[in-house]
Amino acid sequence: MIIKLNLSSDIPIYQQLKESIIEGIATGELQPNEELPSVRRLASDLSINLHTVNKTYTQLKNAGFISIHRSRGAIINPPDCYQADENYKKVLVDAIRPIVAESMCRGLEFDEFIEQCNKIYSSLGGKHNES
Amino acid sequence: MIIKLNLSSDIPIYQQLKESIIEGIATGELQPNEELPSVRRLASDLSINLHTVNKTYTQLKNAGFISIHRSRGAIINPPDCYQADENYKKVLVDAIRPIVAESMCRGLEFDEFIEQCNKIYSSLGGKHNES
Amino acid sequence: MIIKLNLSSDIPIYQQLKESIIEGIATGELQPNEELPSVRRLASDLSINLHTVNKTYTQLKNAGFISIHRSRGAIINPPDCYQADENYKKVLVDAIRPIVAESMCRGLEFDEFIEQCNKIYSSLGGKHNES
Amino acid sequence: MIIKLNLSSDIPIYQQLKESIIEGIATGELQPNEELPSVRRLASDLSINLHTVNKTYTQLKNAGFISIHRSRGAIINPPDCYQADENYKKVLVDAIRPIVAESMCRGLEFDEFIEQCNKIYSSLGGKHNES
DNA sequence: GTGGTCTAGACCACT
DNA sequence: GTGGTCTAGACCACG
Repeated sequence: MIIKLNLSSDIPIYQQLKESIIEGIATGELQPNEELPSVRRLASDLSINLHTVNKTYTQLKNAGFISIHRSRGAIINPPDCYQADENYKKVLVDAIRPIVAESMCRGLEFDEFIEQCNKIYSSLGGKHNES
Repeated sequence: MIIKLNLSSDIPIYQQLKESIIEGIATGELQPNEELPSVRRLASDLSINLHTVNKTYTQLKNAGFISIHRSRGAIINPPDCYQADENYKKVLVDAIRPIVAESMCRGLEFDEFIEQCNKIYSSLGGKHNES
Repeated sequence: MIIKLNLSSDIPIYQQLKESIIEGIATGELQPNEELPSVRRLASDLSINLHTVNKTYTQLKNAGFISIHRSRGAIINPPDCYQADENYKKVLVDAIRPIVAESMCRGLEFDEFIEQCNKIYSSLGGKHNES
Repeated sequence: MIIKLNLSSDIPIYQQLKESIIEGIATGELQPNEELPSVRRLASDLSINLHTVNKTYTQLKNAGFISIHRSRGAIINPPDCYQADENYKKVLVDAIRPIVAESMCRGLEFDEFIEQCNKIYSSLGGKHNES
């Protein structure tokens, strides 16, 4: 799996990395039960510090996406470990709200907004409108 | 206009404030040509630091949402100053992408995702499905 | 508040510190809305590294015990932020179970076990049996 | 005897195993003079590393719970080898103290705490309230 | 001045 | 070899 980081972005590296891995799970590129590279290995591959990778893995663990086994490294959890619940929906809405607000403000039609979401969804391999 | 800030949130105050004002423009609560409170006034009302409000106003100015006049203070710009352009769409997609990815990961149906967006859109007063 | 750390214990420093602070909340020595020392200050006072304190604070934040305000530092949350719920009870039982098992194994009477708990409870200022 | 290990738990495997065996002694499922499986056998049955089982057995031996004979393997000791003494009580209190503190903090009534302990005690087969 | 992030290097526990 | 912990020092964002 190819991971691209923007070291000069204002988004922290550990978060970019977290998003990359979540995206990998979403696309199916990372399958449940699959092993992630060790923190040292990934850090070395990405030319970043091992602690930064460690922070990413710890947060993914806390969010339920992966398990960390001692001396086996990190493993993708099965989907039922991180199924959307009511709490997640709240978090989701809080995250989307300001984005929707700004797009309204800027005169973007709602249909166009949805269209953009749809493109992202498809590009991630969603089966939604392939029928 | 009522502005709610969460001082213990991870989201910087200046950004929460920015989002509140953008939301105000989206809902029409803040109209073009309307004056915003002075930096000092708003800072005082919200019990936050003056620099924080200043930062918000500066960013809103840079984004085209407001103009800052020496005498009249901050004024909401007319909508054509901040119409969505191609560049904004890219920014938008970058912002939504990780959110969509996570919701897919968590097994949220795309229709449900759209439904959530729709609710937000409506709650902000969007005319989309009032027909 | 006096905090004692055992640097040669096998219990990590950040956890000892976490337990000390929780104990402080339990005894009432740390009151809701009270400020904790800054990470740098506390680290310096305890002669430990600032990142170690930081880890403690972050975990206390995630557990709901404190809020971290930017540039105000850490503040004890009101009790309703960390009231025992069903999930906590499960964690609690998992934590106590092996301890109870060992004490049974060693022939400690259950009444004596309770007596020990009671002493701890009282020493922490519990109002349970002061009537 | 059925032993369940959680390989993705934060608790080291050797400790989970140790707790399982102690629990077995507590419930009477493992009787004094009974033989434990050989290190290799148990490691194989549980699909874990041989060194891990070895560490468990060594610690159990040091705690007085078992004896390790060259020929017969590991044997459960008679109860008088590991009767609670004053030193154990100190260890016990140190272990329970932070747990009690957190439960107080979270507003759990002491009676409820005892209730939980009681349930555990009963589930392990304690004779305490069977009269 | 506050916490957040990143880097770097060391030692240890676990398997 | 793996992750976990601790130390150290640096820079930045926030208010």
